[in-house]
Amino acid sequence: MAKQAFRHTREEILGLSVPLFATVGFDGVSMRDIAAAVGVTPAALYHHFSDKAQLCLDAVGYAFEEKMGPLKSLLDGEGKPWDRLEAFVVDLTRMIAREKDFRRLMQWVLLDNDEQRLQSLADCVFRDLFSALGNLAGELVPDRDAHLLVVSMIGLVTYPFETQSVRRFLPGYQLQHEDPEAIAQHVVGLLRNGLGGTNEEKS
Amino acid sequence: MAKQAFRHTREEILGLSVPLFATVGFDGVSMRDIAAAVGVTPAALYHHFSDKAQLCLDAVGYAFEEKMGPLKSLLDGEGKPWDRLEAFVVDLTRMIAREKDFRRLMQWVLLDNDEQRLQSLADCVFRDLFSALGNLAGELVPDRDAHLLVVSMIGLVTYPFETQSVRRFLPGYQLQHEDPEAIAQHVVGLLRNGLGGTNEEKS
DNA sequence: GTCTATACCATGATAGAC
DNA sequence: GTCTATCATGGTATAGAC
Repeated sequence: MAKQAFRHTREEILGLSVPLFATVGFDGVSMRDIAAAVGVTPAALYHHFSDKAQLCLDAVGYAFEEKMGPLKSLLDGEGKPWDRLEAFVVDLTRMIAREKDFRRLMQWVLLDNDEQRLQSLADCVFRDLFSALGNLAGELVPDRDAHLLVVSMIGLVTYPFETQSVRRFLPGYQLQHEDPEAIAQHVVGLLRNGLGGTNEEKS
Repeated sequence: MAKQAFRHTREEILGLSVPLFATVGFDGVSMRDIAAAVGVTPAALYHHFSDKAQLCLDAVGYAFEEKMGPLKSLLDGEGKPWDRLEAFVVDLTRMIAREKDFRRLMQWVLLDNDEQRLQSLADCVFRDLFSALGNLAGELVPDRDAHLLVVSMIGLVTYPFETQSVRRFLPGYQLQHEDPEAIAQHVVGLLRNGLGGTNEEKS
């Protein structure tokens, strides 16, 4: 079956491209690099993708679909708002810690300058999760800005990992600062009570 | 005076390189681009810098020195810990909002893979500010992890700007979400009381 | 301190055989 | 669907005159 073989090779290319784009970025990867990783010649890549930009875009979409999908369901579920928030924070933290390539890919995306690409990524990839988290924030604290709250939540989880490469050399760094469980607990504590309180149960 | 002319041209090159590296990154900028921006030929650049990597490194250091310097003094000053924290958050937010090139340069740096460069940046650039902020966090809440607290503070301020390019297309976005004063106030509120409280004075 | 000129190499992409 | 062969372009960097 020609179609099967096509799909197989195409997805194989995407899967092998993701770590390359994640580590050195779009300009850091050459079509030759990708071809070598897949085990074909550069010319073969152009049978599956019109050009390098399209290949990269598809690779980003592929990675997002794969990693972000499972997280959506957590937010719409049953249970008390605080419990759902905590469960989400824990799961997001674990995912970000596990999928290092995915996280770096997100960092590269945020540095992109192309308006159209950013718009389509916002629509196709981020919108659903962002909305769901915004609704949860609205339930928890109706009197505050849901948009800013969502940014703060995701930032609190993501930023420790984004800055890990430099923080390793900064004072007070310990191994537990890479531990997703410790980070999630820290974030939940901060969201519950700010700097003042401890991490006790609350309503 | 030859030395004067030298210093002038060298710093002129650095100052003009910063926005280029900030917008398209190391691999996105060519020596031809930089030369064109400065108004010289590529060959002239090699009189001031040994190679492209060194030019970029010096440009990053130049930008950091220029923007981060003024912030350090805020933290060691007099006054109640909470007041100093609030003043720092407000000033950091304003600076990040103002110096877009600097912020993007920081994002590129975090994606670097070179251990040595990261180490030297940590030592020469981030260490002082990070330590001072850690001390302040230790004063405020002695029973919690100062390192993680510092990361959370800087992340809460920085992340809204890092994600702005995509957030523009996400639900609930308003113009005030780019306003440094609004962001600073939001961050301070979150640090004081978490999600639950309002932004009232506290000790 | 900057220029002209150039060496040398890596890149993205294509044509056409198989 | 993949290969070989190839092209045009643009990249870093250097040599040597001024």
